[in-house]
Amino acid sequence: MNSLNQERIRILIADDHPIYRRGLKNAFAGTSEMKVVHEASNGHELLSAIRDIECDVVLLDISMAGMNSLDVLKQVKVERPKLPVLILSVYPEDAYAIRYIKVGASGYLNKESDLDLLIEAVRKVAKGGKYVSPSIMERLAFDFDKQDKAPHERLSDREYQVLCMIAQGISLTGIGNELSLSVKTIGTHRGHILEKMQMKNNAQLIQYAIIQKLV
Amino acid sequence: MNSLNQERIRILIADDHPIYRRGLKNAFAGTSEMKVVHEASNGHELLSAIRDIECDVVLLDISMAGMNSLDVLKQVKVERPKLPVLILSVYPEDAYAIRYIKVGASGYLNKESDLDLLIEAVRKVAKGGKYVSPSIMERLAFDFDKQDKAPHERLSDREYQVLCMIAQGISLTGIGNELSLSVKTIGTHRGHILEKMQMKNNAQLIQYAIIQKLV
DNA sequence: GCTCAATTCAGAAAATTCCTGTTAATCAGT
DNA sequence: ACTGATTAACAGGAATTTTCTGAATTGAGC
Repeated sequence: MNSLNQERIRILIADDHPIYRRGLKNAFAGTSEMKVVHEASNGHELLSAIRDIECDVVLLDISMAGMNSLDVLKQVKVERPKLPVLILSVYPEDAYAIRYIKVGASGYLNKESDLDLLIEAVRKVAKGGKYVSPSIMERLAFDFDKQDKAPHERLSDREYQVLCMIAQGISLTGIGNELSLSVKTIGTHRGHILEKMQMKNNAQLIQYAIIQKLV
Repeated sequence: MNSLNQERIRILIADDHPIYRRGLKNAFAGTSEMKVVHEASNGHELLSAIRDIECDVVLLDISMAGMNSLDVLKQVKVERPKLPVLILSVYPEDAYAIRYIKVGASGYLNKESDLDLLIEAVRKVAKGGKYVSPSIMERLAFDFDKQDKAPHERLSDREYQVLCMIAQGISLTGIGNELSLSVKTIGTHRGHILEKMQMKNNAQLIQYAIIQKLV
C-alpha cells in the first residue's frame, strides 16, 4: 500500500465550497491512483500552496467568489508553467472555456459531470494531456488560426458601434434613425456581430458588453 | 450503534452535482446523529422520492439547472407540508432567501458555509425550527414596509421567474413554451416587470439582473 | 482583374409590444 | 357576510419590431 501511495497522482483542490471539496476528496480517496494532498478555499491560498506543496495536478473552481479566477490561473502558470490545471466550472457555457484553455488550462470540466469523467480527466491531464469536451474541441480547432484578440476586437468599426448601442438598450429602429441607416442594415450588422462573437441573442451581447465594460 | 441508528435524522438530498452530493453524504456519515437516506439529482426525482422515502429533512439546492426550484419547493410543501426543507444556495447574501422562506422553507444556507453550520442548521430544522442568517432574519422582520425593498423584491413570484428567464436570454416565446403559457401572458408579465422596476427595455433588465447577481 | 470583407438594403416570416379584457384571490370596511 | 378595491395571472388582436435570407455596391489588397 505504501509503495503504491508513492505513485499516486497528487491533487491540489481550489474551491470555495467546503462540502464540494469534501466530495472531491472522498471521490479520489476511493481510487487507488489519486489522492488530494491539499485544499485551498481561494486564489490566494492556492498561489501560496503551489509554492510549498508538491503536487501533480491542480483542480481549480473558476466560480470562486470575490476574485478573478482567470488572473489566478495566469499567475499559477507563471510560477509553475508545467503544472497541469484542470478547470471546474458551474457554467455550462463553452464560451468561458476557451479563454481558460488559451491561458494555459489543461482541461475544462463542468461541475455537474460524473465522477468517472472527472477521474478520467485528471488522469489525462496529469500525464500532460488535455481534456475538453468535444464541443469545446471543435471551437478551439475552428478558432485557433484566427486570433488572440478579444472577440469584440474582431468586429468592424460599424459592428462595434452597433454592439455598443444595442448594449445601451437602444432598439434596432432607434439605432437606424440615429445613424441614418435602414433598420434592415442594423439588423444585418447585428447578425454579423452575433456570428463573430458566437452568441445567440441580445442578452448574451449585453452580458458581454457589461463584463467587458464596453458600456 | 444500531440502536442509535434508529434515531438518526434521515436526510434527503436534492442537488444536481454528484460530487457535492458525495461531500454532503460523507459529511453526515461522519456524525452519529444524521444520515443521508436518498439522493435526487433534479426536482422531478425529489418529488417522486418524497412519496416513497421516509425522511425527516430535505436539503434542496435551488440552483438546479433546467427547472424552477421555487415551484419544486411549493410542490413539496403541498404534498408534505410538515416536512422541513432546508435551502442550499450558491448565491451570496440573499434577496432570494425571503422568497423561499415565505413559500415554506425552514431555512436557507449558503453553499460556502462550513460543515458545522450546516449540521447545526439541519439539527434545528429537523426539530421543527427555522434556520436563517441574521441578515435574512432582519429582512423578514422588516418585510412590512415595502418601500425600501429592492425593486425586484416587489415582483410577484411569476414575474420574478420571468425576469430571471429573460435575463438568461430566453425569448418570450421560449419562456411561454417552457412554462406552458401563452406568449401573450409572458409579454404581459414582462410589461408589469418593466413597470414595477421603472425600466424601459430588456437591456436594462439584463443589466439589473447581472448587477444583482440574479443570473 | 479577381477576391474578400464591409456596408448597405429589401421582402417575408417570426417574434415582440401595446392595449384591452377576464377571472380569481385577498382584504378593508361597513 | 356582503361590497368594493386591489392585485396577480392569464390571454386575444393589432401594430410594430426583429429576425432570416438573399443580394448589390464599394474599396482594399494581391
